[in-house]
Amino acid sequence: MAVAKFAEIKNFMLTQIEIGAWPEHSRVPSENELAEQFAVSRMTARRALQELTEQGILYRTQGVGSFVAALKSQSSLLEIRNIADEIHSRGHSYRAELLQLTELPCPATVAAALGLKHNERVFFSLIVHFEDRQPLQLEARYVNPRQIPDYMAQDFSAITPHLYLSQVAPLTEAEHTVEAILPDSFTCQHLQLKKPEPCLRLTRRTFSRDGAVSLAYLTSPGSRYRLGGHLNFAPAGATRSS
Amino acid sequence: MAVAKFAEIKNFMLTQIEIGAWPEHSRVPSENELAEQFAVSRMTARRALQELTEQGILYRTQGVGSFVAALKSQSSLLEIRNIADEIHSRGHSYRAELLQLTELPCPATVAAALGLKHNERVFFSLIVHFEDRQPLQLEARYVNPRQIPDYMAQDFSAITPHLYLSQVAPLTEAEHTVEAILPDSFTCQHLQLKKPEPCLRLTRRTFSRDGAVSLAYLTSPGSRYRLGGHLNFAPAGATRSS
DNA sequence: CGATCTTGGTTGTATATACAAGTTTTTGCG
DNA sequence: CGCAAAAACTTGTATATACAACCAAGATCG
Repeated sequence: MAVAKFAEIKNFMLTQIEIGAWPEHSRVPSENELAEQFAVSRMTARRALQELTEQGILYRTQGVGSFVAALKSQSSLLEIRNIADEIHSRGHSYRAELLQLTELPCPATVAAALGLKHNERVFFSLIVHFEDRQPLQLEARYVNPRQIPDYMAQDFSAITPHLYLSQVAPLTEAEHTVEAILPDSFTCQHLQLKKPEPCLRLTRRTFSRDGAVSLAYLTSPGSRYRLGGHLNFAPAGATRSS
Repeated sequence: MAVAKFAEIKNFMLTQIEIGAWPEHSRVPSENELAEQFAVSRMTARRALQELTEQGILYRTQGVGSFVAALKSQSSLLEIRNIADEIHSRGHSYRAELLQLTELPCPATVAAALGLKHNERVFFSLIVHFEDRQPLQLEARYVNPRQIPDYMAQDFSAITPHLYLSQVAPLTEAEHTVEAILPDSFTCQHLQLKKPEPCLRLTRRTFSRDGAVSLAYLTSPGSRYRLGGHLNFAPAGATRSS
């Protein structure tokens, strides 16, 4: 079997959701309906529904039906994740727009964070990450030129800074702060916000073996983005499907 | 059926793993063996193995068998921290104000998160945490009465709900989301915000061995609070004897 | 001896069936 | 009309069966 049948059903349903044919909280076909449409047994149709439910794409209620869950962008705080992967894994298209890539004299706060001298040259990139056609995150990043001398030569429409950096200088450590802020007009403009709305700002400082590599400010509208995390303290609890 | 059979098998296997009878990377019984031992069909035994695999507790290889996975390392980012300790560690004074402690009919979203029925009774507490004289966080918490029947009898000016819960029902798992929101007027009032300002809202769902224990919404003004975290990618094998 | 084939065990996919449990709609009776 | 009972439909659990894909080890043959 080239591709499993239940996977085909899943793909079909994901497509319907992505193109908006099945909006949030709308009902999706029942197990029996899917079984008939795809000429499979109910158990196979069920498996597709089941797995989509486990992935958080659907929710189901016994006796009522299956429905499209509200999906809001979500990333894990616990792993340093590439925003491009994150968007792709939701089945959406990713695009980056490079606004600036320059060398700057280092502001004092950045100098302290990266272990540079005040006004020493530092690399700076400014990028907007798009999910489909909507800007999801504004990334302002300072990079330590002592550690990453070739940073300016990269094509950041093809590779995200984070991915490039982690290839060149393997991460050993990272530090985060999460804040809720009201964005300035410059940020609003690039996130295409007509009015300032609360935004999450993730400040991330990454370290390689030889010290601080980069300092990034990642700003996302609160209405489009949230951070998620998961901690396991033990083999997870038993029955949580019931 | 009081408890589903596949769940019983899962519990049995979890216990074996927890007590160390089945060490990491050791082989666990095959589908057929489990089916025979528990006098169920192979499909039912399979489901137990399947779900444990999805939870990352087992890994399976076609043609070979099923094995106990290595327990995940956990990072300290977003560690579950007691806000009272956090404030004390900054050298400030902590105080809590209990606004509500009631029993409510369960809203749909809460029911889904805690595995309760819609409109079933659920415990609810509403607390403001103060740092010195300034309100730092509004905590709205729903608690599963099936697991924590004595929740209503506690004195939450003396002990935080989180601390009490972790004593009564040891955490096995936690789930977080962080959002930037604009608080409603009710929240503004209790946080003593004259104008709405961006707030961080941490939604935290905690699990014990028997399922979801509580769902908490922790709202803090962006100007007064931020979340910090630290990740280490250093060579493993260090101290992880927790 | 060594390479190949066979065989038995294991997981993966799929089907048809049955009944339980929950919800909504329809029916029918007082 | 109002209300209760019944029917219809949904998801949830469980079984028995079949075959495919894969792997390891033993058997066979050159």
